[in-house]
Amino acid sequence: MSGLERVVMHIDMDAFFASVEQQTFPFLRGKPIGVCGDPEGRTVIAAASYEAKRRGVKTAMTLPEAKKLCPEIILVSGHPAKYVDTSTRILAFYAAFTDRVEVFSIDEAFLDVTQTAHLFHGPEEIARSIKSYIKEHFGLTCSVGIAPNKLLAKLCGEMHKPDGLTTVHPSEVAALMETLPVQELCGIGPKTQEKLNRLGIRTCGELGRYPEKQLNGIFGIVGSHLKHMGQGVDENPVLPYFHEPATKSMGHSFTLDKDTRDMAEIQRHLLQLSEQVGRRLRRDSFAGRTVSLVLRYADFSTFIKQHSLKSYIDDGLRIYQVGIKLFKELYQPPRLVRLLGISVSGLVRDLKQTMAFENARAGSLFESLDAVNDRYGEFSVARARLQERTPGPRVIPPSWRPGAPTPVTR
DNA sequence: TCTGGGGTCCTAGGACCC
DNA sequence: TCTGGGGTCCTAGGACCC
Repeated sequence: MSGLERVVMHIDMDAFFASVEQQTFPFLRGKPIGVCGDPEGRTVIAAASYEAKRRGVKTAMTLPEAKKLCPEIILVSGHPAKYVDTSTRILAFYAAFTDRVEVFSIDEAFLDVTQTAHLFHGPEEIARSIKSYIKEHFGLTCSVGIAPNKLLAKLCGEMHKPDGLTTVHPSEVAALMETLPVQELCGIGPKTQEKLNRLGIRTCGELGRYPEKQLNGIFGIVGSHLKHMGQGVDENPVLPYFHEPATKSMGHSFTLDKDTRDMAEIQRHLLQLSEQVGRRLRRDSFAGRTVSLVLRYADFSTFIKQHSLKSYIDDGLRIYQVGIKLFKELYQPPRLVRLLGISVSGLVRDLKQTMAFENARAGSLFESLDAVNDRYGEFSVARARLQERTPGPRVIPPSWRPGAPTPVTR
């Protein structure tokens, strides 16, 4: 390779939500815990402590499954604001080492230290400083991977968890990839793994040697990308937040506590979801013109129907009107509904003054309502039909970015 | 007590316009 | 009367990530 090798670091907090809870509540330390939404509701494990992981409990596992594997697991309802606060303070520390910090999720970040590592006695020293800072100030551990690109940094960071520090030098890449199973790479999920396996490709070495034309014939333009991944090649730059691509959609969905075909209940949920989406759009000065409705039946079959408008909207009621119309077109009575979702895409920003914006005059009313809700809590002021609501905290969205307001609760 | 919630990207077919 | 092709938008569905 050229002399322009990059040095990329991936930092991943260990069992983040669970570790934060254990730090906040000392009686949880050393015990198997699972952070979830409402422990009484139909949720899944959002994060498991290492004590629970050792018993086989994994992220996205259902609560009954987790309890079966680990009957003494302590289920903790998440505290999103606390995770946001902790994450924000940790991220701020990274800026001491480079301005190239990419926030990958609330508990993961990439740092490009190519230009700055020499100022701090090398990348490993940076990693050790970060680890001891996080340990000292938050009582938390993280695992760090250092490699020539993001793909490999993320990969090697996973190799020694928790509290790991792993470096892969450019000269070691080929040997590492040779025997590495393809599904270990970020971006190769179960479906792609199965397709590759059917082609006789099990390791990255095999993937990297496979004829590109044949991969492209099966995977389209993703084929070339896959071949590169197999070779450990990844040219994607570390993108600081101010270079991040703009938000493309915003939405919320909700699994009902009990499957239903009651139209009044369905309308109520759709209105609440629409209001939440509208409020979030306005909070970030977005408006959108495509509304999507998600409908999941009791048998888990899921359908999406969308409709594009001529003008941009950010008003919950307008979103609801389109959403309920889509629902009625899509719904097959008397099937039982399990989940409802509403999202708005085709987003533009700061459209308030333009003619294309449908709701210019209602703007000041929303500003007043939003201000009240910001101050006194979500839905302090809301439409009368939303007085009957399902309470309970929600777990943080992985799409969270620093600077974003406190996550939505319901 | 079977299977959360919030996103992005890609594909593919049809409509429509030039 | 018939023959195209390219580009863009819209919609539905699927794969993947944390």
